[in-house]
Order: sequence, then C-alpha cells, then structure tokens
Amino acid sequence: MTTTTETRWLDAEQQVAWRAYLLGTARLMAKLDDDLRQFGLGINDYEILVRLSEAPDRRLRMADLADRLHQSRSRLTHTVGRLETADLVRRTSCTSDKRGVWAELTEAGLQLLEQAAPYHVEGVRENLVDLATPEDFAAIGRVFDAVSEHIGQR
Amino acid sequence: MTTTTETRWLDAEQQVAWRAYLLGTARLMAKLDDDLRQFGLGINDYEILVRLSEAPDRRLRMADLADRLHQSRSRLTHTVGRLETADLVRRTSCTSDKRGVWAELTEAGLQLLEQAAPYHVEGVRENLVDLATPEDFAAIGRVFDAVSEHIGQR
DNA sequence: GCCAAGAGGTTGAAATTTGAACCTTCACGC
DNA sequence: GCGTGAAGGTTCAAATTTCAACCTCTTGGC
Repeated sequence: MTTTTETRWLDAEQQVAWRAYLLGTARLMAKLDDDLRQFGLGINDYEILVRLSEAPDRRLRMADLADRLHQSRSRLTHTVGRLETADLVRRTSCTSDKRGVWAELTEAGLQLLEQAAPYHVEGVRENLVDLATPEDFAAIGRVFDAVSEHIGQR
Repeated sequence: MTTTTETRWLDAEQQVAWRAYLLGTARLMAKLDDDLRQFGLGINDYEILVRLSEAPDRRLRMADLADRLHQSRSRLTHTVGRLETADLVRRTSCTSDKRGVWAELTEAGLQLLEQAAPYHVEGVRENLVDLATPEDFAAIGRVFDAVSEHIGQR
C-alpha cells in the first residue's frame, strides 16, 4: 500500500461548473476588453483609472495600486508608463517617503474615464450581472471574497 | 433634457461582488499558475493537455481546441509549438481536411499530465471549491454558463 | 469545371508581461 | 551614529500574446 493520499477529484457537477467558470471568465474578459478598446483602453488600464479616481486626491502609491489589482510592481510600472505617455496619469515622487511614487489621475484621465464608465458598466451588466439572479450574483461575491481572503496578498 | 439613457450603475453590493470576483480570479489564477510551474507548465498549457487527454484518440483539431479554450488560433499555434518542442504534444496533418491539423497528446504529455493533475485539482479545491458551499459553487456554474451562452463563440 | 468567399493555420513583427537584478530609502537593533 | 535587511520602484532581457498579412484548401454558386 502506498502512502499517498487518494486524490479527491472533482465530481461531474463540480467539473462542469469549474469549466464553465474558466470559459465564461475568458469570454467575459475578452468581451469587456473589446468594448473598451474604442476608448483606447484595455480592462486593465480601465481598472487602474478607476482605482485612482476613487482615491483621495485621485492618487495612489504604486505599490498600493499594484496590490489592489494583484499585479507585479514591474507590470504596473510599464502600464502606468504608457498611461503617462497618453497623459491619463501623472507620476510624482512622494515627499514623505522618498522611495515612494504617487500615480495620479490627470484631468484628461478623469474625463476619459467618465466617458468610458457608463459604457463599461453597461457591458458588465449585460454580460454578467443581468444574467444572474441577485442571489447567484451574491454567491459569486461571497465565494471570491473567500478566495481572496484564503490566498492572501502576493 | 438629453436623450441619453440614464446609466444603471451597480449598487453598492453588486460593486463589491464584482470587485471581489476580479480580485479573487486574479489571485486564483496566479496561484494555480504558480503551483503548476513545478511541472514546467502554466495553467494555459495544462488546460490544453487536459482537453487533448479527454478527446478521442487524444487529439483535437487546432481550431476546435482554440474554441474550447477561447483563444485565438494564433496564440494556440505558438503555444502548441512550444509544447511540441517539449515533446508533450505532436502535430499531424488531418487527412480528411487537408487544411486541418491535429494536435495530439504524446505519451510523455500524458504522463506529465497524470503527474500534475492530482496536484492541480487539489489546488482548485483548496483555493476555490472547498471555500464555497455546494450551492454557491453551483451558482457559479450556472452564472458563467449563462455568460458563455450569452457572449457566444468568438 | 471555375471562381469567389471563407475556414483553418501559420508567420513575423510589435506590444505586453514576466522575472531577475539593481538602485534608493526606511526601519531597527546595537 | 552605523550596519543590515526589507520595502518601493525601475530596468533590461526573455517569454508570451496580439495583430495583421498571408498561405492552402473547401464550399457553394453558376
């Protein structure tokens, strides 16, 4: 007898649900991304602008932003670099912590966001929220909240 | 009065759920990806191998495979190219349709998959399935099934 | 049969992401 | 004060993904 524990495979239903999640998520993200393209943004750029717009003074430290989006600092540096070139975000060095850098939403960034937001939200509704019962959608919130919690940062 | 329709923003709860989904999915995928790295695979490679392993004769047409994973044909060509270099997959031209190409799981590919699968499934359980009640997990299946259905292929 | 439109795939270059190495600056213990 | 280890960011190169252009072969109409 081996000492390995028997694998707890997913049962048929779980398997189907897991696959549905994978495929559905892939299609959903691709769709939202496509829809945003008309504003010259990807969903990733969009989320960055949203986070900044909600922050005090419309700015956030790079590391903070990276954590909220679960991105590597490196990736964020590159992306913000592009957003800066497009004049949607501005970087300023943090006075209290000389290592730090603030990413701040520009006026142009805010305006573009305000243009794109209604359209994007409509997409989220049409392709996800409105397809679920309120209970089912709440379940998604609960589960992925637990997932985030369980996995923790980085 | 403008003619634009009032935007139906997400309410506070929906907003929270949507964010949880975004962050949770990001963390989950990153985690599963990391865990698979020890086998030299990413979750994307893994899914390809799984699909092939389940297909008759352990092979699938490239276009078919691309659709199931919701990937561009181009991306799949590149990825399969790498898997082929690693001798996990083999490509043969389809006799009935001369345009077509079969991607077929090699013996080595099957063995690697059989090694990785228990570990991967355990990760899916620990970081998702076991964190949800059966009802909540079923809800996820229902919703994303509807999402896939709604968005349709490509 | 012949042709046009389109499906199935690949290619190569450009864009994005990853990963490790590398600065600066902080925080702390001594 | 002085190191030392860690945090915050950036950089460069390698790996991956995207995008458009381009073949080959199939289909369907005439």
